[in-house]
Amino acid sequence: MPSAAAEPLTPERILETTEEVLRRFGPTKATVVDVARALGVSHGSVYRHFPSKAALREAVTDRWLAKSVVMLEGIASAPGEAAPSKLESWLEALFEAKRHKAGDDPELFATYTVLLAENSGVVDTHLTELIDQLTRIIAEGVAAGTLAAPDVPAAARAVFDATGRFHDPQYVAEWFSPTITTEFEAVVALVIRGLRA
Amino acid sequence: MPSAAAEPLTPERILETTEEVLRRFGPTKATVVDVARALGVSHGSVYRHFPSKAALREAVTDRWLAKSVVMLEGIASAPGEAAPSKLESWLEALFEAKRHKAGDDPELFATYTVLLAENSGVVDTHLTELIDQLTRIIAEGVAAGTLAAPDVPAAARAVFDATGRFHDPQYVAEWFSPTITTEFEAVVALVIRGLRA
DNA sequence: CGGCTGACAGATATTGAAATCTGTCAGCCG
DNA sequence: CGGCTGACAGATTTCAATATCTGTCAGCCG
Repeated sequence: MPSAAAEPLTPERILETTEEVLRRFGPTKATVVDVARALGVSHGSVYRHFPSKAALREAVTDRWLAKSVVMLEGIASAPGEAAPSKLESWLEALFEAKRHKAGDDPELFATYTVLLAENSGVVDTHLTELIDQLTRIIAEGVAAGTLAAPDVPAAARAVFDATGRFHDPQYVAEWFSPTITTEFEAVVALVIRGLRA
Repeated sequence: MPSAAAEPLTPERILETTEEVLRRFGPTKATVVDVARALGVSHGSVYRHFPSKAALREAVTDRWLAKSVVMLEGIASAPGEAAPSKLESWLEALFEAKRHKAGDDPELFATYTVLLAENSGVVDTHLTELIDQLTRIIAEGVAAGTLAAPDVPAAARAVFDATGRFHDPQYVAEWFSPTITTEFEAVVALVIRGLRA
């Protein structure tokens, strides 16, 4: 057994190491035993902090998704930008973030795509958070008289659904087509026009 | 060998039998040998009409997709319906057709979903045909002054992309959620509002 | 005492040998 | 003669034996 590190074994440290192991071995080969080995502990110790491999992977997934939510929250709650323009910025930031992640490290992105498919509950929560941000932006626009929507949450959901091709990881392959930007802009323009007062 | 049928071996007959074999065995188990056996010929004879298994499966896929195109063409080219309403009818028919196919025989639908993933070229052609129909509907509306779009083909493409969740087979699982109809209507309303003159 | 270990049972994944399939073609049969 | 057959080589799939992994827990060690 490798010389024990003095650091205590915390959920946080396990999560970091799990990310690292997933990055190195991919979603199918990464095992709890690998994580334990990388931490220099027995795999039984990992089970002291997470009840199952599934729970561990779920926690990693949640952590990863949380980063985008925070970034987008910055745009959603920034004062001073009018709602229509803010809506466009938000959608562009969402697409740009996804595309960047996928382009920078395709293998890691593929790994997380697998994790996402495994953890539909976590994904649902995440999507709800994003749609909440959209709801707030649209509500702002309705209050200011620049946007119109009979049912604001439904409109937010519709905007999210309509732009799915540009944020749903199932479409990664299309995000690097030469025409994708034009297509994205056309959908965003259509959607914003549909929402204008 | 089974008693030879008098009927000549035609590409058409091979295609029908291939569909039948795919229906019975599914996309992973169906083999060229199975098709030949069902036809009462040797598998070498099948290769006389189709150069490869891939070409055979591609032809079956093409045939299947062609059916929807014909049905939707009926709506697209029907006279007497104003463009905004026709656009809505067309999108509803597309969604309804897909949902029906998927609900009636989920296994067969899953089989064709695999075939679709294998034959992206055929799918691309099919999508182009559908977007052409949309282009014609929108052009009609622009000519009549009921719709507005600076670039009609781009708008057609945007409408198709925006409604992807309701026709892309990757989303089958969601087509039977209790809220899907509401969500579909919200997206269609948003899109049509975005196109109105 | 309390966190950690490591052996264990059952579940899952890997491996390599055997079976089947794809695609070709020389020759048969009507 | 011309469409069809069936044997064949190489590629792919299947299957069962083997190895590894997951999750538990009695007991060790600091």
